[in-house]
Amino acid sequence: MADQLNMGGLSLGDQQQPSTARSYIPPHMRNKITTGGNPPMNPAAPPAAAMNGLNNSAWAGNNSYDARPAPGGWAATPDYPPPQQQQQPPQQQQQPPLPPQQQQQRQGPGGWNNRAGFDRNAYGNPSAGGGGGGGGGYARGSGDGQWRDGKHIPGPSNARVERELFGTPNDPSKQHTGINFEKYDDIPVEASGHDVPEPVLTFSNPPLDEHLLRNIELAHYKVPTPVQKYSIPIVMGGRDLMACAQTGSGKTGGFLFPILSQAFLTGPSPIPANTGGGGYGRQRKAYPTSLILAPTRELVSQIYDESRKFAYRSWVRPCVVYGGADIGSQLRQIERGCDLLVATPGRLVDLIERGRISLQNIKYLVLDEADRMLDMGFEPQIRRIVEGEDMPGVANRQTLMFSATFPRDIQMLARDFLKDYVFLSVGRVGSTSENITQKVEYVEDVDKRSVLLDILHTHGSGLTLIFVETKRMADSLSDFLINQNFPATSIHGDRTQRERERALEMFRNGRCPILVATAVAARGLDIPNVTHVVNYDLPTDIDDYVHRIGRTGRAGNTGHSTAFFNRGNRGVVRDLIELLKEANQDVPAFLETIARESSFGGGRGGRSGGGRGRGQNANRDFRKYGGGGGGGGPGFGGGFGGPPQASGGYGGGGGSGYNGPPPNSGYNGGGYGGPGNYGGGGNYGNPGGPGGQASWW
DNA sequence: AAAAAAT
Repeated sequence: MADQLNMGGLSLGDQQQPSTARSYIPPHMRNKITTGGNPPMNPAAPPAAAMNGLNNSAWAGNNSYDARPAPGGWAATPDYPPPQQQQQPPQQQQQPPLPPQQQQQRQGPGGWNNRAGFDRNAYGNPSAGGGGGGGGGYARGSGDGQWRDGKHIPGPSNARVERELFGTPNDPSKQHTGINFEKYDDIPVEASGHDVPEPVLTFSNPPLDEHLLRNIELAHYKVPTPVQKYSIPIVMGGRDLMACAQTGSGKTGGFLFPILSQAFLTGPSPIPANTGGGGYGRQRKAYPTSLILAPTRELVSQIYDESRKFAYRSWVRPCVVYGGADIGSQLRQIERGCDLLVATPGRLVDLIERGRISLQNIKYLVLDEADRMLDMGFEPQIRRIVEGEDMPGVANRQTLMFSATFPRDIQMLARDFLKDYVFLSVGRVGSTSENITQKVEYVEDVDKRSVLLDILHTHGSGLTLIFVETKRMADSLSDFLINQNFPATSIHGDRTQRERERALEMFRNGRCPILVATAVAARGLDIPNVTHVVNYDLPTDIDDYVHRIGRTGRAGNTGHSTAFFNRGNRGVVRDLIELLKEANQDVPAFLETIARESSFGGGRGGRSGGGRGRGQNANRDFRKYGGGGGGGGPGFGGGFGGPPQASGGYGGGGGSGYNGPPPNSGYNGGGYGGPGNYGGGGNYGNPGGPGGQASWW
């Protein structure tokens, strides 16, 4: 194990001092651990571990997955209804707008092996055979290949679908991230766990399936990102994965590639025979084999878009479900075949309750942005989905968790949902790569509007994304901008799903190049050509800031960000300074001044002693560094008074192990040395004298 | 404090 970790200069953790326990690797350590530093591997000779995984995946012993589908399962059954009969009741009639891809999917009949037949013939007899049958030309986009006689038979190419999925050179809205990967090589990745497979360096066969490689090529992805380099062999090797990574690091591909590749290689699972529902020849339940959960509708929609690209022409049919959209059309979509399901938790629970989705066949479970899902209160739903329904247990599925941070509740989730996982820690993207020019201006609240107008007037082409803190502010600011004749729109949680999608689309395609957004758009959304991010209101959490500015400068392009800062934001001043320095940005003098004001006395001195003990800063493998951790020094905050304006609290106490597990969690046995999350005993300690509350606004 | 999410 240690050998694995230390190979190729990938020397990790053991040497790392507590003070470096942060989400990213400090510059001086980087060349030690960047993937770029690994010894080149022969692409034609993939690592043994990865290869091994092919024959040795979690289901290798499971005939139902590994071998041919049972007769009457997915094998060729030529007696599928002719296309005319498959046709759904005219689906085009007034449905709510969906992401464009789904609109495509609605395009009714069409010749090739239309899986619309599924809901007519009991699901267990999906009749993959046949094909042919003119009608032709209708785009379904992906999932129109077949699995027959134990072989994957990709569907025909379709130029129109290809344009829709993969874009054309002069349609920037489709040109996706991941084109230029030079930047990605700077992203440090740290892998730990036992028997971590060697990373792959290229997209190649083996280990990846040829058909997937074709789709990857169509999508213009050239080289795996650092996350992908690791996740591909890890997942294909049948291992569970806990990855601290953010969108933009290529994590979507990180799980889609290996999952789809395996699916293409091994074919569908037979529908469980014993499930009820059927019996009347009309099995309407879907049995997806992969489930991907993500926190927001936009995010699942985006993941679905990606999955359609890589499932193009394959037997795998991706589906997406989320709230706020017409459930009827989603049900119909599912009925037509659902192998890979991307969902928000609430809607999925709904569909399970309705008996329309069974999780019995799940082989791959992905939790994306897991920390965010917990923040949003999804834990009950997630636990219900994973533990309270018919999903196979931990041992009989493969589970991948992605999370920007690794606080204790996520660790608990990992403990419950994952088995013997590989832990992957991926550095920040936005801040460490210096392709975003970050500016911080001192702007009092009352001046924000006019300063914003100045910026918009002087800022040239490209899309501008403006973040505000409240939904009301999003509305009022976008109204204001529109009144000032700026083509603006807004997105926030109180707008209808329709409005949200429309706003996003208008922004994407440049008809509304100014988008005012709340936190709903802060993470994960991948919009090409955002040239400027304005933090009209700074977030209270520096990680949110990182995510926000990460909406620009993507895929190796350069971007700009401007933050409006005033004393109301002093809560993040230290983290902000730290971040700016880290990214080689100018640090305005007023920031230092305010930082000094706030640190004197109570302040957040605790941090300087204890280090950043919270949030993603703990994104290291706690199985290794686990318990206790034993105070990182006294920290000179806390306690004694301080000037009235100093925010108190965050008392000293320092240290405390990085969110070690609870005392009886069985990991390393160590207690967690104090309420880990907020650094040591201090724990928002006593208000520092008259300064009182540790207020952050 | 605010935001997100099933109806």
